[in-house]
Amino acid sequence: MGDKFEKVKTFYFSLWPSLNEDNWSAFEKRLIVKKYEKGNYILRPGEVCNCISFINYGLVRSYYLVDGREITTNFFVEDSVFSNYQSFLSRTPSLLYTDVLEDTEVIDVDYDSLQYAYENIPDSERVGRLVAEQLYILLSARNASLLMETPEQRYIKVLQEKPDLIRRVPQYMVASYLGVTPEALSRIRSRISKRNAELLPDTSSR
Amino acid sequence: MGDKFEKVKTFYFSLWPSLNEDNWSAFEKRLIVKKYEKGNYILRPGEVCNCISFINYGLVRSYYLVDGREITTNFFVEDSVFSNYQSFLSRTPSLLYTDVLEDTEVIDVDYDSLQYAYENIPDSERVGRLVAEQLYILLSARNASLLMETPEQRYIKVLQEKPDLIRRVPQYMVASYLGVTPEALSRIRSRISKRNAELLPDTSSR
DNA sequence: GTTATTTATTGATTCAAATCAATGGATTGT
DNA sequence: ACAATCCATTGATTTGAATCAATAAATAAC
Repeated sequence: MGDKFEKVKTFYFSLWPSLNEDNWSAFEKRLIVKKYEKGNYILRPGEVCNCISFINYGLVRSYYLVDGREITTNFFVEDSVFSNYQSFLSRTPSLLYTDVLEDTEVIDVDYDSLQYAYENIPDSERVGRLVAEQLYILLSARNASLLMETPEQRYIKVLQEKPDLIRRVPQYMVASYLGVTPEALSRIRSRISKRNAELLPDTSSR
Repeated sequence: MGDKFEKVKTFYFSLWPSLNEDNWSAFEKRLIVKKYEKGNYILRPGEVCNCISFINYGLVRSYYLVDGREITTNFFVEDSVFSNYQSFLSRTPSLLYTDVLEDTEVIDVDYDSLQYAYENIPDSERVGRLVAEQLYILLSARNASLLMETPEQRYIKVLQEKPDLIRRVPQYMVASYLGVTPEALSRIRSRISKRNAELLPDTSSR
């Protein structure tokens, strides 16, 4: 049977290739495997996020709830890291929900374990910094996208960069990720396919 | 005359009180003092941001330019740190302008110096991590505000939390920071003062 | 396989904010 | 002090997206 820590180890080593094997072993001892079933919540507003999770398999989502309206901030799929990092770092209550869209297995490192690692395991400070930096870059790109691009541009980008996500996630959630209503996304889609139909030669009559 | 590194030293020590004096001295040697005059640009789109700057005094702003329209992402005042951190970290071209709103003096640490510090100065990894984490928390809060709050709510918050900023920055820049046109901010302001007038007892006739 | 429920599409209407336009105030430069 | 430029306010109009509403399609439950 497969080692559950294999993928998370690969992930951390990709961040810093010269990471020492012994230090990794010390760190790995503190990791926790968790499973979640579709439809459940990993985190709710008011709770303090207590871990950083690497996803072995599955799909989760983070969203705000404003006036009964969901605003999706992110989808997280297998082989990526997720957390309510803001809550985790600041030790303050989350504003986000995190819900489980597909049965999911994660490898968690909790806050105390991470602080322990920072104090006692050489290299861990660097990995911690690199993770923080990577998460910053991701958030920043998302932010730029929300400020500079139209919902339609964002949708096309998701189509190109994460085509699997479109298939795995209901459209109304994608809409809330793009910052529009489900109706608006439906109209964006029909606009795009109409445009594509006009550009293509007519295949039906010949 | 005052030590120009005094404030930046205080800042870093506030992040990590047990920072070692010798290590600080080693780090301080690589810092650079720079001055900018109002109206100039520190960074333009296409350039790679090469430093993290602590502001001794002054005021700068970062903004996107989309279809000839400015979208202000942040104002930075004295005693805070600024950078196009996304560009700095990823070594990719900036999408942002950074312009100088008041004569400004900064203490810069450039990219190579920082990498040198990470390799050679103990403690610096931790400070680097803490800076990354702080910047993440700030960006995350800004993000949440843009997604969850109305422009009016954001304006009231700026009024309360950074009243000096309102005085130092032209209103159309504040508008672009709130995500509305100058006309819309003007109307928000008149709406607020009208509400306040109704709540207050009539002071004119008695 | 049928029913029930959820999700997606399409159209009509409403609404909030952007745009356009004009004026008045404030700031800057000489 | 004056002109010139920039900035803020206010009103009228336009516009794009949200809302409301109804139907169709897809998915899940039995």
